Amino acid sequence: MENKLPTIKEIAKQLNISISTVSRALHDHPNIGIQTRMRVQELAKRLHYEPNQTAIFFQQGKTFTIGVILPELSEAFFSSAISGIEDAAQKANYTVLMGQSHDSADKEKQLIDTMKKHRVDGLLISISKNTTNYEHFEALQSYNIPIVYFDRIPKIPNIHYVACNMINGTVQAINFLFKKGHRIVGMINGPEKLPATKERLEGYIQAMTKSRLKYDPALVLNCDLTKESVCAATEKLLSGRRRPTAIVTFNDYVALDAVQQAQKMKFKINKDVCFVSYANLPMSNYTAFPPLASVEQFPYQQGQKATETLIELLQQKTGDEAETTNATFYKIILESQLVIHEGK
Amino acid sequence: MENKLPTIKEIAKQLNISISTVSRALHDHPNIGIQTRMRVQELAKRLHYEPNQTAIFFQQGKTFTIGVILPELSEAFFSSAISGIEDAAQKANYTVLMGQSHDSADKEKQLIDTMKKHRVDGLLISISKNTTNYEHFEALQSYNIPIVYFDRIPKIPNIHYVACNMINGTVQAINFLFKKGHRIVGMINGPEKLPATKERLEGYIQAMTKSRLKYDPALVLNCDLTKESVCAATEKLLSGRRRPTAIVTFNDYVALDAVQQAQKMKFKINKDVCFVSYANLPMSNYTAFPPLASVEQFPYQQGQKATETLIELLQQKTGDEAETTNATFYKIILESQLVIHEGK
DNA sequence: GATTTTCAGACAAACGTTTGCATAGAATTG
DNA sequence: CAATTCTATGCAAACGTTTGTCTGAAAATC
Repeated sequence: MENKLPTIKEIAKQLNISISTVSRALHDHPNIGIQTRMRVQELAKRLHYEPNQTAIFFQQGKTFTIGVILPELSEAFFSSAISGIEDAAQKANYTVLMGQSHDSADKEKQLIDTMKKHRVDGLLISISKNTTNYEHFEALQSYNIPIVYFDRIPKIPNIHYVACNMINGTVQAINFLFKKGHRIVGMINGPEKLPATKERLEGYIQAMTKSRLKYDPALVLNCDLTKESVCAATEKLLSGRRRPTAIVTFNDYVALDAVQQAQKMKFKINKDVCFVSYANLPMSNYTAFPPLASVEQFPYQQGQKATETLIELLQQKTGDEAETTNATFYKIILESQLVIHEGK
Repeated sequence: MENKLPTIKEIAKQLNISISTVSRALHDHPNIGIQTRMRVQELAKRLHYEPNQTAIFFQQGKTFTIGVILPELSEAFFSSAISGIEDAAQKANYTVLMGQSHDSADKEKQLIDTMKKHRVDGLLISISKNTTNYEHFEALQSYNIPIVYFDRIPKIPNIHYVACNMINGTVQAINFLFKKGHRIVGMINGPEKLPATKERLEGYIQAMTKSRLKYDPALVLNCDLTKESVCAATEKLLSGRRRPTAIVTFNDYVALDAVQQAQKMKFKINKDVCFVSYANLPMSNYTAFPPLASVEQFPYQQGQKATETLIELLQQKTGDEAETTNATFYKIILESQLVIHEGK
């Protein structure tokens, strides 16, 4: 009892007209007379006809699907971002094929393969923190599959990307601390190679020099975001010669671990030492000592913008076939913004 | 300069053999002589040939894609679940098309449509909390697209599902409280229609009767999981005639809000009143007053199991065409488990 | 050596849709 | 009324792959 789905062919046969007429009638092609058009559309409805998308994908050489590769959905940043992506994609009638790299370069490569196989029209990627080799990304270019990177951007020339400028936010954060009287401000930064890390550092330095304080490299430590390395960094900062009274951490998760470590060292949070961070997680409202302020990076908007950009690229592509000279690259920067929590 | 991707046809032409031979050679079909097979495979490699999956999907009437519809990725439960799904899918060479309903029944319906259009082979669904009408799900049955529900299961007969039995966990949770001396235990339960809510209630009643305590309905309140309703319920419980010294909450998020409300009412947490909940979120480690214990629901495993079940169904389908009498429905229940936090 | 079996490969249909081109008849024009 | 333009429709190719059936030749059988 294989309840075969009705096809355009079936409709044609029942109405004794040609396949092409049916196809055109369903697309409201002006060449088709109003009456046949109606007859077709009615029968289609009656049979619950639905076009076979796989056939269309195949025929058109497009899947109206965009692939998304990101490190880790359980991080609030990315789950927000994917919502922005989904929403923007849906608006343009695209579908999303998603995969998590779990910060493994291998998994990432594998995902790219899968996506390529599935013939996604384009890709949105936030690279894993362990990716050092960018060949597999570049290979895609030759397949003519456009990529828009977001948030975690690889260091390769001539790419499209959407990111959030952390410099300003960092300056804001540090100025905020200055205003509250802090003079020695430490920083627990991220993995050295991440651009995000460099930006935070740059913001830090800018803020320092603007305030005519000297930049003391001993006050800025890197960590690899694991709990151990965060604790180590915290310990080192708080037992150093110049003990900071405030610390800027790479993100809210880092802040949480740093706070715990500081407590373990018998420091009173918000008294002996304060924390400011990045991300602005909703859960911060519930933690024992949320950071006094947090730099918002607008993940939803980043996802949205990246998707819109990609779709624009896709539409461009179908437009000017020959004009491959179209070598402009989108570099979209959103501004971060400090959000102050301490009011409550 | 349209760098046309090479096709099987191209290979055939260059080697002066037929298309079918190439196809078979690439699949290591025994009918093809070893030498031609090699020649084909070598040329394929040299040209960087990759089969056009869209053509294959179309030709085979299968996409090797499974759709996943879930309420909200930003909930830790679901982001874990999707990881389990992804991993299990990948193992069987399936791809995942995901969409969030954001707990909207409309969005859910829309997603089902998209998935249907994309001809996913099967679906994994955790229904939105606002879904009351199950027609669109049932419609899929007639399209012969199998569905496996997980965690949030609709109340319709004859479905496949994977869920976690909350009854046992609830009993464990309440016994745990009894052992600690609590005699009046309240409960802030979820939305009335959710099966999950009913299970928790049943566990509550079972534990009560087993301990020869009377079940007092005034001690069990429902909420719709919004902050306001949680606070209202907490207030009512804590200012009721029989004031509980311990409260079991629907999940960790509810616990967080309830704790805040209790504090606002000047109760000392863990002294005047304790909390126990469900989910076992990692972030609980960082909150001011994490629940003393939490019932783990194994989201990753649920996702994994659901996916495996779906894939089994899919493989079955291709097997016994005629045997539609195969009316066995998978009802897979994982056991929940109480995890005690207070050690630390 | 004649017959059968095996082997290696070719042919062609099928999957469902879109779309450029052709065409028969109707309507319009002069 | 003949010539032209429109209108409504049909025909057939194309997209890339898989797969059932066919065939010619070589190998094995008796």
